[in-house]
Amino acid sequence: MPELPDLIFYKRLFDKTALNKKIKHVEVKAKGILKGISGENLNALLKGKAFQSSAVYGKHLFTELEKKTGLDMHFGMTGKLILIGKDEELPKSARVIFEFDNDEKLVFVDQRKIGYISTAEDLPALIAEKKLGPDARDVSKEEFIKLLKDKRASVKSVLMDQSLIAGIGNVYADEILFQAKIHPLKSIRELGDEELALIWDKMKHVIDTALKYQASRKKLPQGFVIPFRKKGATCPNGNGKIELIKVGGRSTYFCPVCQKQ
DNA sequence: CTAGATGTTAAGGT
DNA sequence: CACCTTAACATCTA
Repeated sequence: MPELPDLIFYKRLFDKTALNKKIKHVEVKAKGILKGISGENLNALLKGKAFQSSAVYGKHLFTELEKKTGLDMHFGMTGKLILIGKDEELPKSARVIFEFDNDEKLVFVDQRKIGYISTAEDLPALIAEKKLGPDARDVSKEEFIKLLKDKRASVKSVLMDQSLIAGIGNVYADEILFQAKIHPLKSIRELGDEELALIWDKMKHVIDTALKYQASRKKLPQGFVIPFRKKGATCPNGNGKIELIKVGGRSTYFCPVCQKQ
């Protein structure tokens, strides 16, 4: 479930498992996951070395091997990292396996194979290449308003546009708009600065809370709509029935009573 | 069996 | 020209 808050937890697992640990071997189960590098070359590049640092930017996890050399991991729709110990069975849909000298394995799992791993020089190069806007955790309220102000697409599409703000995906975009009580189809043109400021506030709150709750989408506190992501559920405020529509081609859950068109 | 699922991007349209 | 929308990608599950 990889949006920004989920990435933070992948980073924590990565740091605990991989940082400064000597790499024994890299096994690639699905070539399609690698972009711009072959399995042999990836293994040759990493073998005997250790990752020095890592960083989350939007939905990317950049892992630095040495100066000007690192990996860009993107988790697509179903990607995740899983740690397994020696002799433990590989999880289903294991695509790339990083094995360390201590026999622990960090596994890139991705059922749908939409995620990828490629090489990247450093974080600035990655941001430039992928044309990413500021990370949702760092963008100031003023910058946020300035970036979105003169768009005309629906608020939800704009929030999910990684070149404007990096890190917000389909699920958290719905949550932010639910908490801001704004209909997902509203055009940015219909929103004033105060409403954009409110969206920024809610964006911060949603990300902070998701992190506090370990990005678990089941155990979020009262008032969150994510656990009610199904048609016909009663909205957490008790106001209406959750509806399902398409916005920008993506499934969008919202409460027609709380979020008036 | 068919539809749909958390993301990105190329291609087509306004 | 800048912006917006849609379809396709690969695989599994409800």
